[in-house]
Amino acid sequence: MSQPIRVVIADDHQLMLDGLRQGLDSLPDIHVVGTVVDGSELPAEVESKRPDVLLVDVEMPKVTGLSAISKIEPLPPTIIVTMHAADEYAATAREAGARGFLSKGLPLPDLAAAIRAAAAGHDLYEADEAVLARYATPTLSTRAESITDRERDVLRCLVQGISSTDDIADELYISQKTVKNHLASIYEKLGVNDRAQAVVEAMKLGLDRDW
Amino acid sequence: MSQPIRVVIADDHQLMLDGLRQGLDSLPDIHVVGTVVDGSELPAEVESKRPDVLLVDVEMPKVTGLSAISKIEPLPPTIIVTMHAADEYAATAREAGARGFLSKGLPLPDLAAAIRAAAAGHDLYEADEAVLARYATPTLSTRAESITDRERDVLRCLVQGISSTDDIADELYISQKTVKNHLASIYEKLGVNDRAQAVVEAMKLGLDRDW
DNA sequence: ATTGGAATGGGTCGAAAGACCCATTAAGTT
DNA sequence: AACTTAATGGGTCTTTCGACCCATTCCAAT
Repeated sequence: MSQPIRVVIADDHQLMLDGLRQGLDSLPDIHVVGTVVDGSELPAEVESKRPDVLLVDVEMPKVTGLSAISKIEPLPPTIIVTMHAADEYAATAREAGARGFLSKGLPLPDLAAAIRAAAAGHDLYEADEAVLARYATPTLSTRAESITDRERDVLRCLVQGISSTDDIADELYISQKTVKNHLASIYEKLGVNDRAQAVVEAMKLGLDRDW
Repeated sequence: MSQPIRVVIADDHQLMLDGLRQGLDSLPDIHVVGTVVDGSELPAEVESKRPDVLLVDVEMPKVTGLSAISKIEPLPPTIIVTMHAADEYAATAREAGARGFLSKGLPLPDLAAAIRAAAAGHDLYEADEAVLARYATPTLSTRAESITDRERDVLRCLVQGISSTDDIADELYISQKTVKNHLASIYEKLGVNDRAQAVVEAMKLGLDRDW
């Protein structure tokens, strides 16, 4: 993965929009580039923001989700979300060009997995559990993946405000020298050159959320 | 403000729950301590988590929001949210003990303001625009409030990965000396002693979200 | 068995950071 | 007119950091 997945969301409830934006933006590999509260604004938003994936609520006043996406050409990979568990629109949505049809009863990580799968070209109507499971974890940058356990310990100290070599050494029961060695490896893997930047990168990549 | 406002949310849609949690938790003065997808679990959750404010969706299968809160004693300040703009349950909700009745069409900052007002003891049924406006901005810690504009510029550089004195000086068109002076003030105000800790504090206090 | 990586540790050295003192200017406030 | 504060800048000094070289031990995979 190199660039985050660009997502546009359409939902008539601003609260849902704001919440989803926060939730998805907090993931390192997904970026919400635009939101609309009205289906009629969707085509223009897609035109200007050029998202990789579209997230659309079926239940919208005036212009429904389905009629909104039918007006978009070309249609990016699109996931329809609904409040009702089993919805009669599932088949219709597929005909309208949707790649997936999900309930709002799902937890956020599942939605994120669906977005990743859709961005990768999958049709969620055909995808099974195993396929989705492959997209369950955020695709971190390759460099960040290679951070070792001990390096992660050092990084965690930094994020918790334990920033001096001395304090980290005390915290982890190792010598100051070892701390510096780990830090040097971390800098190289994250592409930074000091502690302050390492903290920023760690938070951006979400390395602190697993602790 | 000292302690963040503790909030418990009840909504039958997991996606809404996860989204709201992310959105509200990202504010420095609000902390979501628990969520339930089923109204029947709400009394137990309130009992164990002891929230300052309760956020409840009216539309919930089986146990509705209103019947759920009627079973809670003592009832914390409670805000009812609904999907329908003008809802017939508004009056009933008030009788059930709710302090406010809001539409999901509202943006997240408005909800946050309502939560702060409710936590402060206000009855949102009686509160007018002016009252809510007072609660619009997150209540930051006193130390962080005294951060000046220019110090904030320096802090922003740090959070954006511009961490060396040289680079910050170039970015802000000031001398390295001035950068060091600003940093020293920042350290004192945030109670830290280096750049890495300053980044952590800035993000914790949400100072980066306004940029 | 040997290779490779992770984790631990050492040493050196120059550059950077942070702590302390200070002054000047401009813009508000009282 | 006197005062405060923000923003700019200077100087000095000690500590720390980061870059570069290295070795040892252990474990797991080949």
